[in-house]
Amino acid sequence: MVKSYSQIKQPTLTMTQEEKQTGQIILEAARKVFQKSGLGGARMQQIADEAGINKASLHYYYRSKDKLFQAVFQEDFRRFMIPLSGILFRETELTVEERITTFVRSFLRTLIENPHLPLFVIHELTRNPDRLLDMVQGRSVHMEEGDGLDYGKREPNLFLRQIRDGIEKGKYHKVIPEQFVISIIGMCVYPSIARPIIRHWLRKDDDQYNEFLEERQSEVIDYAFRILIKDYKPYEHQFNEF
Amino acid sequence: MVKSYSQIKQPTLTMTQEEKQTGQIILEAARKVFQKSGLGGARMQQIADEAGINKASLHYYYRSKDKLFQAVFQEDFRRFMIPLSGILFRETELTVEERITTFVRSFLRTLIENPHLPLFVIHELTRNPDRLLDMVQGRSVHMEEGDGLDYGKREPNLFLRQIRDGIEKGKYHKVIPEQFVISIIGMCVYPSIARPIIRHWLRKDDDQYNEFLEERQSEVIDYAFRILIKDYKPYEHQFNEF
DNA sequence: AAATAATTTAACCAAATGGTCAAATTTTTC
DNA sequence: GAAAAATTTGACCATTTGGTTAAATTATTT
Repeated sequence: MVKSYSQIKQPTLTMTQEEKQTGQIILEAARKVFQKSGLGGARMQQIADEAGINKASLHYYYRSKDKLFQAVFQEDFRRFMIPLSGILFRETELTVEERITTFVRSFLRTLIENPHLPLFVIHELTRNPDRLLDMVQGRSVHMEEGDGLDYGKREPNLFLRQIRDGIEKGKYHKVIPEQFVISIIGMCVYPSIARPIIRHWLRKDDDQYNEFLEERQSEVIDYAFRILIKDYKPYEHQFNEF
Repeated sequence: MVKSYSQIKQPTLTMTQEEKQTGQIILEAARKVFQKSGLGGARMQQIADEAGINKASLHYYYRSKDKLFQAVFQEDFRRFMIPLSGILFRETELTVEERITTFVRSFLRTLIENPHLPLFVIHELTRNPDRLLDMVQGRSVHMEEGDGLDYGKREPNLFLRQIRDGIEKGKYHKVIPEQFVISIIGMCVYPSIARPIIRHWLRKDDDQYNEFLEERQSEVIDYAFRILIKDYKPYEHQFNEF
């Protein structure tokens, strides 16, 4: 017996092992195509081919192109934001220096391992800023318990407050904390986003460019400390854990 | 008498005053739509509506969507690159400090005045990196004499060499010049590219965000100097010209 | 002002796209 | 192992898309 389309038990809600696999294959294929071509440029047929299945099966697992996109985007958005919310702004006992060191390392690692991530996330977020609200508050069927995004408490944000404290105590230079934070993130993200331009300028191939990004870790940490810390002596962050 | 399509004298090659105007109107409409939706997402009908003309006229002035896109992209690419090639890398008599100060100011100004510029350029360049070659060497019918792009001489690039000299003389900290340059650019570009995310984080409206970018000018210059210069005293760049 | 060239327009067109559906096939249940 | 449920598939559809064309309109030339 064949059920009409709308009566089909939703596979995303009742995945057995095999179903989960197929759903996962589709998701990865979709990620590849969406990251390369964006929501508008991606073709359902292309995703089906990439996944090695029939186009109709895409709609069986994910009702529409947009639903499929949402599933992909939500994961990528979280992956992009985890170092931010998890290290930079979470209310843990970390010092400013530890936050910066750990953040830069883990963020640049994420970017090396996911070269298309930031441009994809930022581009789609710019195209449709409403997604931000969906991401930050909303919890979709594809997210698990505790996956809610969280920049950390706002106002007063602990990290920003730590920086202000250090400035008041004369330990740090007089920076504008928000500008300083954006600068660190920008120093990390930009070379990933502008990869083709910079690669062209420096005449590097893909592997050489990844080395350039590896080398960048300690460089950016140095820069950040030099901007912030008054009596900074280079390389001391290399003796940290991690 | 009506000429067949291919026999029509190409308007882009023989623009009278009125033609130039119409062509310009189309170009501006196309820029708006392309910047908002990208090459794939933009619709010719949407551009025609925006320009207030018939869709067929678009093809009369620019043979195809891709030709129109190229005309738009070429201009935007150049606008994006001018501060880089014109200030940072041009072989003029500027000091490192002057280059940095002037570059950051003019670059951030460009970004404030053209909010969609960098994401548009970088996104389309990532989608189709071959355009880079077209841009750098090629000279299209839409570019005028002397418009050829030029990063400046490569290897040895004067700016990089100036930094290396300063390091050798003990005047500058021991940075990797390429990484340092990318960092300055990243500190400028990132807040423009990630506008929706940062706006959301800082809870700023459009005007407030532009103020944030204005305020950023001296902040980034401070950061750059603090990273580079050993005995840097803040605010001295404010006494420069410009 | 007639002839000619340039521009604008409405009506079309072929191809591509997201999506649907009923039938066929495979897997699970009893 | 038969019945039921879940999955996969090829064929199909309505809409949208970039692009074309011939006729109508406007500018220019002589």
